[in-house]
Amino acid sequence: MRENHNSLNQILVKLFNDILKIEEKFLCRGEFKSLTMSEFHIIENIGIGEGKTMSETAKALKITSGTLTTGIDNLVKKGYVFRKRSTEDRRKVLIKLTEKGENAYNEHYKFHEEMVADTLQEIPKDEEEVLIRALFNVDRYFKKKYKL
Amino acid sequence: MRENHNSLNQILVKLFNDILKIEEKFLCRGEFKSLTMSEFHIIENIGIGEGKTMSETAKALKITSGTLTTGIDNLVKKGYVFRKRSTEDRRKVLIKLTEKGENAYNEHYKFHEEMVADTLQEIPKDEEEVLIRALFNVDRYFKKKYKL
DNA sequence: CCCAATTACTTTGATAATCAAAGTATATAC
DNA sequence: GTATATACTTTGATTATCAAAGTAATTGGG
Repeated sequence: MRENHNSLNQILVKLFNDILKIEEKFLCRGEFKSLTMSEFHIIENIGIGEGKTMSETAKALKITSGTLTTGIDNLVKKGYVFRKRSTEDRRKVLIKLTEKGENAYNEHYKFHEEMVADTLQEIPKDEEEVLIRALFNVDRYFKKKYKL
Repeated sequence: MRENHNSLNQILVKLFNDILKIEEKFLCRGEFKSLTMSEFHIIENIGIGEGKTMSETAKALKITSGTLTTGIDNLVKKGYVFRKRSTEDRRKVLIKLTEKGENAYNEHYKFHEEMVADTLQEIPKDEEEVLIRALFNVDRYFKKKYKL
């Protein structure tokens, strides 16, 4: 029992750092070298589709709207995002991916998908289901306990 | 199959962001409010015991030694760490936790332990083993594939 | 033994991410 | 119609980070 706790603790810490570094290393290069991880994060969060407001997006990313403003400023400069005032409520700003932005989104998505596909290949089929169920439990529990 | 990949993808992204924010929110307060997450990370990595060198620690944290130097500067100022030249090789600097540093280390450790304990409580015993094995596989695979 | 190359660390100069608080414009409510 | 609330941006500050240059100690030929 205690044994398991220690293992899980250690492996989680390791996996965490490793995944962060992998993403950074393999994503921010090639076509999208000019993008930082935070910017990829913002792009991932805006997603394909109808456009989100600033506050919605800031809340989802758990950053202040001031921080998001400068992030979006840069992404607009770099041509990945555009702003558009909402017509129904002119205080609101809708942000939306340009075509270039959608390409970056897809790249990010593909990277994750490959990482997951490669990884699942390594573990037996029956463990796969358990892993996914366990992770969902973990997340549900976190949300409840820490009121995210 | 494809279904599983998508689920795992989404849940991993969510878990990641959530855990990062939880740590930040719950750790950097109270007695250790003056510590940032990066500083907690450094402390975690130095650990209890005989003292690590700068380069060892920088490598483990996957940051440059310049970055670590400023990190340690701050931790020394705040009283969590002290430096000591190695006597056998006077180029080397050994860093070691002060008593205050060890308290912070234990706090961090306890936080992780509780998080894991709480979480494992939520999943059935037989899934627990599978989860841990799966995560070890994932990490092993990452190291191989991405040459960490 | 000495000097060239290597290693270990620090410093410097630059950039990015972040926050809190103040500022601006629009909407809502009484 | 004004006061309050909401949505966003700006400002000023701090922290984390890197690459490259600098300093000091060690090591390995000759």
